Amino acid sequence: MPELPEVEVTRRRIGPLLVGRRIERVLTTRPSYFFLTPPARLRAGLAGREVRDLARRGKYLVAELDDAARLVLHLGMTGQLFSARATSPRLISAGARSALHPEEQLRFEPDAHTHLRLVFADGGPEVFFRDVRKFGKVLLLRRGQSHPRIDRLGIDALELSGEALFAASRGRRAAVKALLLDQAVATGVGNIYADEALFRARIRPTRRAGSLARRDCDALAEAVRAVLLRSIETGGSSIRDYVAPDGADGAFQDERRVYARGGEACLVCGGRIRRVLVAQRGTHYCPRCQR
DNA sequence: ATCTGTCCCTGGACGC
DNA sequence: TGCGTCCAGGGACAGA
Repeated sequence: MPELPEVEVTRRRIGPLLVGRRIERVLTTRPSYFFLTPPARLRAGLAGREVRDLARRGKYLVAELDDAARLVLHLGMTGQLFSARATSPRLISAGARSALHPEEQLRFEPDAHTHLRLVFADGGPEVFFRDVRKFGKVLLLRRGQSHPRIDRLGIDALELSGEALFAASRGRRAAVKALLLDQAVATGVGNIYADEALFRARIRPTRRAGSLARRDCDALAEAVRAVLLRSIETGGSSIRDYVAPDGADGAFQDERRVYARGGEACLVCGGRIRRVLVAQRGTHYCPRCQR
């Protein structure tokens, strides 16, 4: 599931395929939950526009257009933003893949889950946004227009400080993991990196946020930044659906210490990793290392 | 203001 | 082999 590192890796690699190119036309699927801006308005608003810049805000990508409108994308759980030249079995659902000859199983063809298809005036490679579960979002903001989803976001998780975390945690009786997942506190951390950061900081995810000492917050903020940076370096986590825009897998899943390792041995103490629910999310920790 | 539970969606894993 | 059931979860929202 794309969190800050996956979105940042996507930004870096899809940037060259967007910035400086003029969109000629846009193909979409039917109106759905996925489109915060209705598809017809999206198609009309994007046709003829040139992309000037591609930025990231937490887990959102923000493409600046030549008319000062902004195209905002969120990859949700299963979103994939990629080049027409990308090849990866992750871009094809298993059912469809099984019907293909082996040599065709890497080649992507737009399917019912390909909600956005950008065709460029230069005739070069198209860009696709595919999202099987439609938890992703597409939003076109006119010049100067804002949106509560964006306005609500806290500071970027790469800039999270112990001081800020400590301040945000005061009076909070909910679990510290819920605090990390709260995008109004810091934006970009999701389920994988919350668990990984808490493990590295040796803090139990279920602990009440308000009980953290300042030094705990310093350690946790440091762990959040470190784990995100390390994941960006390795190309993100390809656990289920995530692929980079060129179809490449990330490698951070091989450096996970707790996420989706319930029942397995802790890499530090050998104890058994436990899986519980916190804030309705699967949560993984080592009962011995994280007190 | 904060917190919890529910909902959106669909493929894949698993059990019989 | 094939069907049914459950699970994954980002984030908005309603209600406590």
